[in-house]
Amino acid sequence: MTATSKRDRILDSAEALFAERGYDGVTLRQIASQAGVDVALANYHFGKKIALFNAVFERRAALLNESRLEALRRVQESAAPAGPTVEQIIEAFLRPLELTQENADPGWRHYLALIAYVNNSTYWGKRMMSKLFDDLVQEFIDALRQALPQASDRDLYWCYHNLSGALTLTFAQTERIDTLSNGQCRSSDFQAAYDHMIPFVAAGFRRVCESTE
Amino acid sequence: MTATSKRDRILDSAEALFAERGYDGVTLRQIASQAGVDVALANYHFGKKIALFNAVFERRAALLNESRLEALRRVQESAAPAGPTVEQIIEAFLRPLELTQENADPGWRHYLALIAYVNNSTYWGKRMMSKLFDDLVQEFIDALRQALPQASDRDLYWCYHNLSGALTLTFAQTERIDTLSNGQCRSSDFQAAYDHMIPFVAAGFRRVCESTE
DNA sequence: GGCGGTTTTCAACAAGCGTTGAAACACAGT
DNA sequence: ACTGTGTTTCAACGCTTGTTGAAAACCGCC
Repeated sequence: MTATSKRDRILDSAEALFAERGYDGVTLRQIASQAGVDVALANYHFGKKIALFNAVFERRAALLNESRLEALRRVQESAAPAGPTVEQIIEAFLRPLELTQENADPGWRHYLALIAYVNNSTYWGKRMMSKLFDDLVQEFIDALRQALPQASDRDLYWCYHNLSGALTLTFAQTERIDTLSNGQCRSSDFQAAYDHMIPFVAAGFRRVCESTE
Repeated sequence: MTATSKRDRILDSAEALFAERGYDGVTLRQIASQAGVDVALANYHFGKKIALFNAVFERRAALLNESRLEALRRVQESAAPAGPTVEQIIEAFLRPLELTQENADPGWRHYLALIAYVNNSTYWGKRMMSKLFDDLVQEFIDALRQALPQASDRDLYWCYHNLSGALTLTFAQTERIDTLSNGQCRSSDFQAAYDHMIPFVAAGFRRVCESTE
């Protein structure tokens, strides 16, 4: 069920707590306590608190990037020699994150909330997002540029900004949509979120980047 | 230039610092120091730290809600007896926030970043968003429901979720789009953000909520 | 069954935190 | 000039924080 090694248990607890309360909202003692270890053990394995934060953030990044890139390659091959459609590209950007469904390993859900926390913050975003995710994002924007040959770069990037915002709020799982919709939508339901986000975002890209006027 | 009363200077400093580093990332001593007052003064005016946070968050909420609601009423009247279009409703939701342009009072920019911080966090969002903003949001969703008579509530709320996400990331002003686009887009340029967001989001609503299949 | 290296805990440190009560100040009305 | 009231500072409190060095426990290996 939970990880056996104490080192991993520290990472798991830190992931969950940092995602919920942010870097400064969590103490090493809380993390250690939830992991069932002494507070000094975090220091032994990771050094300073900030290094633990980085370790948590980096742990799942490569795997996430790989599965997204693989999904992109797959639609690119299936559409060859033409390029994939906007819908296919957005789908490849989002669907790999569906592994993180409600029943599955909660670690991934905490991790996505942590990405939301970092991406939505100027302070943390500048320090941590680019290094790990820029290459992948540019790859997807390249694909979109090909699918929308009339688009200016400026339009393309602003559209990506809108996509990134919608996705970030989904990652955050704030349950705000649950309240607003009186329970008709649940922010834990990633599949429903993506089902609505893909046509929504694809239509937005087309409208902004295909108009000839 | 800056507020004269020490009480207001505390609010301004707290607003700027909370927006950048979050509630737990800021100490009362930092706030007092930036405001040029003694640390005990914050306690005299606002009580506990959390009460100061609430005071900052509530200070501009009413004004923001009023100007958004006024913009909605205006397009509703101009379109009577029919309802306004999706584009007009989204426009009324976003444009009032353009007061906060680059040259103007930086306080509003900090405040929007603070809204982004709160809205993107489960912990803070649950405590602070609904009370201040739910009535207004429901009013806009009602208007959208009228403009999109075929839409199910579920689709409508998921579309609003996407709008809210794009807007939240804009509020955050993370400068991530600046980096990705190599300076072609600037997250401080709210007008450009809204110019792209309005058609993008309107097209998304239409695609998801107008399709008859 | 003692040895060497890794892992884990223990105990304590200095620094910084939010908060508070009392003292000092500002300044109106009389 | 004095008083009363609302501001502001001063000085300190008890507590928690991240971090550390040394001791203890664990464990495969000879």
